Amino acid sequence: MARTQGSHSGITGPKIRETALRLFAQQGYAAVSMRQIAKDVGVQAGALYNYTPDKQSLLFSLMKGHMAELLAAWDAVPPAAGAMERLRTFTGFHIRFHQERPDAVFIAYMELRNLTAENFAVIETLRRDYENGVEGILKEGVEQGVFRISDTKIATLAVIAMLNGVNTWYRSEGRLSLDEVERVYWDMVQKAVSA
Amino acid sequence: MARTQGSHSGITGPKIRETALRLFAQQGYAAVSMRQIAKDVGVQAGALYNYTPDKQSLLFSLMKGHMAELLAAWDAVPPAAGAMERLRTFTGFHIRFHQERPDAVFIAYMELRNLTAENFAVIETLRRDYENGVEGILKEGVEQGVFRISDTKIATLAVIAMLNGVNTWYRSEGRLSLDEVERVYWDMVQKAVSA
DNA sequence: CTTTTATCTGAACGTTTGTTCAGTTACGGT
DNA sequence: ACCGTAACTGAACAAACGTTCAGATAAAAG
Repeated sequence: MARTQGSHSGITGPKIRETALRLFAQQGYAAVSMRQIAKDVGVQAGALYNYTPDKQSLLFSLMKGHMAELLAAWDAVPPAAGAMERLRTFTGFHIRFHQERPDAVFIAYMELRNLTAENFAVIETLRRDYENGVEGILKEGVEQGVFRISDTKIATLAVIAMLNGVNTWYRSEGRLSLDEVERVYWDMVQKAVSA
Repeated sequence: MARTQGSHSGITGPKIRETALRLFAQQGYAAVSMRQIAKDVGVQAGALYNYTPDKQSLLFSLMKGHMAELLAAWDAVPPAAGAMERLRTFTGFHIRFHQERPDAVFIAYMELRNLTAENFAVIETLRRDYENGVEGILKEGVEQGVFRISDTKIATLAVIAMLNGVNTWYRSEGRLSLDEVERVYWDMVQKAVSA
């Protein structure tokens, strides 16, 4: 056999990325074989190499894509007036964006050690960009006197870490709606940074 | 060759556990081979099986040991008077305990998916015990009127997630001392849960 | 000193790994 | 209807995987 019916790079390509994302998140990069990805896609292992030069590039591409999406999405959010409202907007944005992509988030935070040094540096820069955006809000709030924060860098990381925690337990069919989650977290974030 | 000079289970045993802990944390369970652990210990791969029935048991033993240590250490801390002071004590304890064992913490939170279902259940119960201890403090504070929390379960997870974040960036030779870190985080935790 | 036992080696096992590639077939354009 | 090429198969490769075990040697016990 050879080329299969209905085969099309516009279909197989995304399918490979989706499958790899899901499996990497579930089992971890190192624990997933190329053959397993291929099997889930419905193709032989060799076919994967029409879409990625190797396994490492596949991981890197997924992570980079996620970070780029994250930054672009946050860029697209119209900035509210005042640091307090900007932070509230960010809190909601972060919770919702991450809740929609649990697998990508998981990978972006857990598979950094499986990147080559070169690829790691790229992802790290993108993450730093995101963090800097948040720190900008906090700094602005401190200058305006609406926030009281002893160290904006740490506060940035603390806020993000707290919000990331949502992904470890939130399930859409669970006890709380996303609106409620957002409200509860905003209450805590707001108080944590306020004067 | 066979038994080597100076060989002793009291030395090799702990050495294997330390090495496995470090390598699992650095590269991930699936990415570390038994041969790599053995090489770092200075022994042949077969020798490892005098100390663990298999690789999975080694991981489980490390995780269970860590969780048991964590619970015992927190149990040993004398409970302060009042929910506010108890929470402050917890914040300091959690930051310091985890800072002293970055590798074990990393594994306990990242390698859960590599446990068999049976082993996973055990670790999950231990973690739940720890979380329940924190939630107890928060509930008490709410009853006493010193805390205002809309959902103590979520607040528990949020506080722990925030504190766990320290491990992702803290380095002992860094900008801030551990005392400063503790102070900064306590400020945020305290405000986040206060009325 | 002799015997027993704990500890480790070194080779071997069957599987699985990432990756390559010649060959084959379906699709897209003309 | 035909052709060029994009897409895929199936087999193959060397290397690495977890695990087992008979045999060898150092340590501990008598």
